[in-house]
Amino acid sequence: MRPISFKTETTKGTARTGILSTPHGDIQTPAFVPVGTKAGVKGILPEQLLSLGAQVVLANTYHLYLQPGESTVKDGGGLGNFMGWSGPTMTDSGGFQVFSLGAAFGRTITKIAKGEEDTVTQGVSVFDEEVQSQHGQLAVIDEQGVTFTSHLDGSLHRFTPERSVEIQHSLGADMFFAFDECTSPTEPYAYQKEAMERTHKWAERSLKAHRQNLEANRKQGIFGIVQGGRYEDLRTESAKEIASMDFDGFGIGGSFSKEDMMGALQAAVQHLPKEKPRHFLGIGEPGDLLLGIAEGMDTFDCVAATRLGRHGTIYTKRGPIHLKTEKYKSEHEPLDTETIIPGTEGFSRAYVSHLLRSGEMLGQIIASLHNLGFIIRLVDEARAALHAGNFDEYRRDFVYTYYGRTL
RNA sequence: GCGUCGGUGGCAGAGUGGUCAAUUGCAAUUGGCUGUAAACCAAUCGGAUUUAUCCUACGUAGGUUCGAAUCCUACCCGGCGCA
Repeated sequence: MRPISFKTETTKGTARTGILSTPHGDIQTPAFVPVGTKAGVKGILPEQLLSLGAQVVLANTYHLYLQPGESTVKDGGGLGNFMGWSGPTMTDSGGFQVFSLGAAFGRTITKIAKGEEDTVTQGVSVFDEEVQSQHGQLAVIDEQGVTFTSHLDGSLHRFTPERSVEIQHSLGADMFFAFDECTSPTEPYAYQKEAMERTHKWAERSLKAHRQNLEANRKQGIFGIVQGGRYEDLRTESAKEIASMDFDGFGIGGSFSKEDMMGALQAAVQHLPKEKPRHFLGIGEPGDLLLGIAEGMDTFDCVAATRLGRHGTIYTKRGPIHLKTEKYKSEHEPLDTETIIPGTEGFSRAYVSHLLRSGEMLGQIIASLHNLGFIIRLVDEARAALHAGNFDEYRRDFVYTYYGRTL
């Protein structure tokens, strides 16, 4: 008996609802997963997560390995216990940091490409200070793994698939991801292919490392990650390859341009087994969440809600607004008239704008709370609409009101 | 009253004859943020503009100089000291 199981409830085309069962409880899917990178969702208490409707939280291997160290988390009773969250948990493998500390280091690129693109220096196999300064990166990739310079103190570290899995065993989340390489969307086809093949080898090694640990196998499920950048043929190939391995669930990771997201998603999802959960890594934006749900994804994690909130932008049914902007200094109306989030009742735009402008952390907390609540509710409503059989209308109406455009 | 130090763009505070419309920080204005090196980052920040330039500006008024925020004189204002 595996610790992770998934049962489909309703389907509508490729979209579906289901129940993802974990040792720490069931997750109604589709579900949004708040990100608590360092074992804490920035600005939000576990009890608040609960009141917002969060069902599961995701933390990060790279960060917790560096600080406080995985043994501290393990000694603290594992990720959930350590952070005071009794529900299900996930950890990311550190594969995203291969990108964010590698190709993206010191640049303005993100995992979602838009507009003009430049070609980025590829990873190199030898690591030393000279290489680092030459390439301006904190992470350098080779076939066996990734060598990192800690962003905290400059010390040198190395992740291999086996090491990532070992750390994730110590962290003890219910679900964790195989070590992968998240590529930059600006990489050309040849590099996307090369990285994808490397990710496949790492997936196999991650899976093997996990299955060898019988105790961890009883408690934790491992998800394999599909890569392939924006290219549909690579996405198809990657999905087939990863699906052929005995993972407990799947993640779709990596990069694409906004326009290619749907194609990449479709190319991958159709080759993933229906009876296993699918996680869309690092997504997302309201419209992208609804797209992912429509294409059959079950869970999503994204830092945008809390980061945008901290930086002063809040979601509203009629699109995002930046509260630090002059006009909101005097708007004495609710954050979003159409979406009142538990814990933020009674706070006006003008009030939160003032808190944000004056550097009061309460402003960031309220905005984060609102955004997280907004996104969780969005996914919850989408789930309800799937159950009710009117998801297409729900999506269409939301997109029309939020973006002012049709699908 | 005498002496002394000082008055610079919204604020703080550099500059002490040309490379100064004036370093820097804060504030302000506007962008950005999708598996969090992110309570962060970027641009703008005297006026006009054909963005080359032109005008107005470093307490006020004069002066020296080819050229002054920078030197000189007077005045106004402020800190400190002595009366």
